[in-house]
Amino acid sequence: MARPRQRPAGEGPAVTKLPPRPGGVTIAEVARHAGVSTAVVSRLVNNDQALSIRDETRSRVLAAIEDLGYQPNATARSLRRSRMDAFGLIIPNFGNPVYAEIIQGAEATAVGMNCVLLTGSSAGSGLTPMQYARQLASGRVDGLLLADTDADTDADTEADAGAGAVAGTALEPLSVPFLLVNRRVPGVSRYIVLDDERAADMAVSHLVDLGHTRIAHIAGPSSADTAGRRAAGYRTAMRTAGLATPPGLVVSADYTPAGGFGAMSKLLALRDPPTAVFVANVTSAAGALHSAAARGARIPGDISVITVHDLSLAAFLSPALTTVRMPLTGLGARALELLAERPASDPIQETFDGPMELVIRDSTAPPRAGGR
Amino acid sequence: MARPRQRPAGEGPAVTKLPPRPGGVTIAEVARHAGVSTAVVSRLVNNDQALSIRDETRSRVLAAIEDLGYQPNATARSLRRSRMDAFGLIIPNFGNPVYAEIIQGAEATAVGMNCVLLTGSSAGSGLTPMQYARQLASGRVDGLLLADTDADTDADTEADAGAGAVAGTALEPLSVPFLLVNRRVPGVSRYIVLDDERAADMAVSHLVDLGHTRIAHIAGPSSADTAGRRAAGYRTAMRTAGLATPPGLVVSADYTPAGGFGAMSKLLALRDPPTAVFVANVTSAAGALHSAAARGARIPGDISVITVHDLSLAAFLSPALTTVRMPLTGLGARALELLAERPASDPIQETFDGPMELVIRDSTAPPRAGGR
DNA sequence: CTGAAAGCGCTTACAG
DNA sequence: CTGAAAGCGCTTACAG
Repeated sequence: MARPRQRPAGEGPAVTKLPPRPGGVTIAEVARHAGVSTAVVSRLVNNDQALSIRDETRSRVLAAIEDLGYQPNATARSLRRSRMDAFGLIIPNFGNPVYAEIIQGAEATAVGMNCVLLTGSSAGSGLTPMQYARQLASGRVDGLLLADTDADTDADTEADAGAGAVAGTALEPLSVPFLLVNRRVPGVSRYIVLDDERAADMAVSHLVDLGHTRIAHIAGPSSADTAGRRAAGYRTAMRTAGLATPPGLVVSADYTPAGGFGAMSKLLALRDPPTAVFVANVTSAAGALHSAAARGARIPGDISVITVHDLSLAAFLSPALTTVRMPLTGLGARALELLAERPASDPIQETFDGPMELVIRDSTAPPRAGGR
Repeated sequence: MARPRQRPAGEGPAVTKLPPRPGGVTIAEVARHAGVSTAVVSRLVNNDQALSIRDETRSRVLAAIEDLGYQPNATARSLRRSRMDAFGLIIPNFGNPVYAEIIQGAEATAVGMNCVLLTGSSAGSGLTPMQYARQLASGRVDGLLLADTDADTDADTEADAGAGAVAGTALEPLSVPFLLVNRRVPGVSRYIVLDDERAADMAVSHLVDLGHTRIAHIAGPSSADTAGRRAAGYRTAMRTAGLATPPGLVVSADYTPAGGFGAMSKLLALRDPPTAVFVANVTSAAGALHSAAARGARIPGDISVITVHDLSLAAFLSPALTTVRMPLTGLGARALELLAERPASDPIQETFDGPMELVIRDSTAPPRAGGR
């Protein structure tokens, strides 16, 4: 399969060989059929309130539309109105179910506005997020949701991997309005994120309510914005409960199974290991589970595990994971709404306030009486 | 969030309130800047071989493009050429990782052709697959990949759920070329599928090679095209190995965890249970694992399990599942290629011949010596 | 070798 | 109440 690479600025593909579409019924044909002008047909199709039309004429036009199977040509309409009725969404990778929920929320909202959503992945396309963004921005969409940026790290692994390490990073200018989704980039004032601190607080509070006092945290990578907020939420919840957080109880991982495995191994090797652990991310948690199994630690008998994002994976693991469900679909929906409604010049700095839910499964229980 | 429903034929949304895009630099501005006609700019941008241009002029134009940051307007180009350089892909649902791989394959191929891929999900949009297809077909794309149709059943659960039960089902006519992906619909002669029989054969042969003789099959729903082919592959492989397949050893499920759970329970309750089982689908297999655990049957000690589709889920389960990896990315890529290159009038009935691989993990082993 | 001009299919002031 | 016409930004025969 031939795969021409990114072209130099100002040059296009040598020749494209796609045959032109046959092209369907045009508004002119409908107008002729109904014996009216194209203006009337257009106004009728677009529900123009200013159009007053005799019932008889209206039904003649409607009949012509029906007979010919007329579908307005979206391209022509777009060109005339300078509006695409389409939005773009750039994600790292379609394999991550976290993005699946975000996509669905954005898609439903777009369809509800009679628009269309164009989702592209950097992994799939071989383009950088910004290259992809630029390609879409050149007249294909009215706005761009960025759930991946060139500043992202480890983006393939988790929707939460964000920028932050790269000081002063800014986005190259884009010719359409954009909005960062579930991540922030220094110097960029248009983003929407989830309340990760609250999610962390819910998770830790659940462990506290069960009676745990030695509660560890397997954190995400320091480069990820969400990881920082979840860690902060963990500390706050611990402090509120009057519990200590000795340094050894917080271990950094990288939102991967291998990272979770390593971090859990460290925790279990401590002289006085924790009885519960809040893992920043479900993928890491899967690794943590395997580490526990490998060392013969039973979950939740020896150690309880809780994490963030209630993906179906969580229910499939053994034991099935207790999680905090985040409103990812709502996030996607709200993001598209903001993108469509707010002027491009407005700063948008929103923490999405959707419902979060503690989903209790089999990985959390009270600590064993008497401890170990 | 307002969500106007599907509009009656011939009527559009009452009023749309999106402001028009400001609109970027046009080809006319570039031409003026460089002191040439728009024709020259266009030909240069499109690498027209027929254009002979003095080097001096060329660099003047290139400089103007650079200075002004000119990006050709994709809409205008599309209208003029009656070609969108875009393809659509309809799937049931973004949550299913089987589709994630198909999408990535199609996306990479589209980007390689300087095209764009527009993926829509029925679940996310609230539209039926054909409603969505029709929306995209009206001038937004040059062709449509259908990995979901109105004839699909249980489509949310698995990419393989296909039509077949609904006799005589045909697709409503679409105004652009289309191709069914990983499914067939009676009466429709444009599809691409995987070699499910071969996958089944590989799975069963692995069990035979390990020394199993009582090998069961947890089949998919009879409505799914792929389920039928996998079951056929199972029977063929058994026959080839000279093994019997008493009726009780084949149990139908429905590509869901619950279905897999029930089917496995039936098999384990047999007077003479199998020592190995080929499960038609990874989601069912997850349920089958849970059933075994619930009944105290050890895997692979008491019974080996193998399935199709090497999704990351398979590695996360306990025990990690042995699978047959299917070339889903290749399927998506090939599908887009066929759609783009073949005339709309050609029948396409292809069994994609990509590499399949046996991925051995922890759920298969030789039968215990002496049986049970 | 380069340019003037038509036209893709719509929408929308503007005129009648 | 309805229509004629301009124009969105491109591409491409055609002419010079």
